[in-house]
Amino acid sequence: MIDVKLLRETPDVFYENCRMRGFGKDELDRFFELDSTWRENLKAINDLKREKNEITRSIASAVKSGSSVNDQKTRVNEINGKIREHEERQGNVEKERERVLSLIPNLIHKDVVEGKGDDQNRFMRFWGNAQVHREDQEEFNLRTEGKGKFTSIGSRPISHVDLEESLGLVDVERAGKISGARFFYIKGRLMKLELALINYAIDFFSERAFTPVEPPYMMRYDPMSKATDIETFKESLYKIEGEDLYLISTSEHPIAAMLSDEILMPEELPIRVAGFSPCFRREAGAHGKDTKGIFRVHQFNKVEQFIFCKPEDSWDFLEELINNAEAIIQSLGLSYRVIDFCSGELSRLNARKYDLEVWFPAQGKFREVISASNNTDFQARSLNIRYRTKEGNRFIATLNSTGIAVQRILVAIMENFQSEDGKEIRIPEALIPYTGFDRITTP
RNA sequence: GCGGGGAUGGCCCAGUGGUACGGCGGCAGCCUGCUAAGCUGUUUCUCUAUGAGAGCGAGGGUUCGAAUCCCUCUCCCCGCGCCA
Repeated sequence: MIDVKLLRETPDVFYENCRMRGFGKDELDRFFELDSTWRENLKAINDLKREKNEITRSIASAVKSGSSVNDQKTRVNEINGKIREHEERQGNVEKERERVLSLIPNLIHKDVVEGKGDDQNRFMRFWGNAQVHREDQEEFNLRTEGKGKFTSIGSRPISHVDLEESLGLVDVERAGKISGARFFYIKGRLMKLELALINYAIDFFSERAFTPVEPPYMMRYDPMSKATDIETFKESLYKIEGEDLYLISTSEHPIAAMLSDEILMPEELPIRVAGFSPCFRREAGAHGKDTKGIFRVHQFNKVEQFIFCKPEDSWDFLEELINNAEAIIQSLGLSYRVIDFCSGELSRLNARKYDLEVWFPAQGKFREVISASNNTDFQARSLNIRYRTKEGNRFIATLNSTGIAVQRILVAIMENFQSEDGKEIRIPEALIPYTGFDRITTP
């Protein structure tokens, strides 16, 4: 949620912000209209309540001295009727005002490039030495602005979809039989590799001052709606029938909501959390995309970085998050590029977002594996997470970033670490202490 | 699932129908020959702000008036049952 006082004081800033994001100005117009009605009504209600309180107090003393209070009681009943009328109207106005307010997006950082569509996301840097098939070189150079280092390969690696089947590592067919499309059984050494990856990531972030946390996998409507936005509700979330519970689509949400309605001491900040959980996503808007294999699925595991901090520190922590993300991907030996999202591609909550995209040589594409966002005080305001300052209580800032999106990294390893004959997959050096084996071979 | 007890400001705690007591902590100031002690004030949210309104787990109800009485819900504690 945005700051209403700031919105009233500097409406132009918010109109410009909406324009840059490609949002309409209807919500802003509507908000100002509703807000002035709301404030007028509030004044009327408060005036009536003041009168009521005065009379009520006079009744209290009259009762003590034994004098009659019938007239005052009648008057209060009249006032109560008026208050009820006003409050009924105010209730409707307030509900609509809150709804419209929740649609107004966060203010973006001044360095975010104006644009719409992912073509206008800004390329920042490349790391690694990618295996690039001859036919993909144009795509590779375009996506790295010619700054990407690569080794040309003559034949394209086997797609993870075929490889996981031929090596007997994933069974999507039987998963389809019992759960439907976009589910999977992960088997054998790939399953052990998955656990290794999770343990590795938890250790990696623990060493960087993150506290590992496993959150609840289900949340109620109220905290969920405060931790995320309406788009996530529509497109991502599974609801539990007959209960006020939703399966989480990322550990970001229960971790953010963990400190809701709390006031923190400044010395407690920053709080770094490494969340681990399965993530459940309906993928409602993704028909036809990545329909095979385990790249885009309804259920996957993820280690997440989350930081609660003072607002003035949040931009430094966004860099920390992307640095950590790069360090862990580098340690796995995967080539990637980092991009800075343009204004039109940011979610309502984001003030700025970086994505890390790994090169997938079989697909011949960079694909998103990590997304690091600064939500400034937007999410914390909805969740009511504050910290104490000399000037009073202020909202903190929240940031989140993928640590390891486990299934996607498994796909990246399968595409980047397979032998030429497609009969085995090497295990990245850093993971061998966790797997206890150095390759996955034909069954 | 059943029975009993509970939820009060950042924290602890009092309060059985008349508008929230006290302590701790934080902040500001005063005093003091100075890492201490003492004294005073302050401490949440909202509004068109020298003022007013709201706020005692959440939402309803009764009443001129509710932290207090009634109903529904959530969570915590104790006991019983069930259980990986």
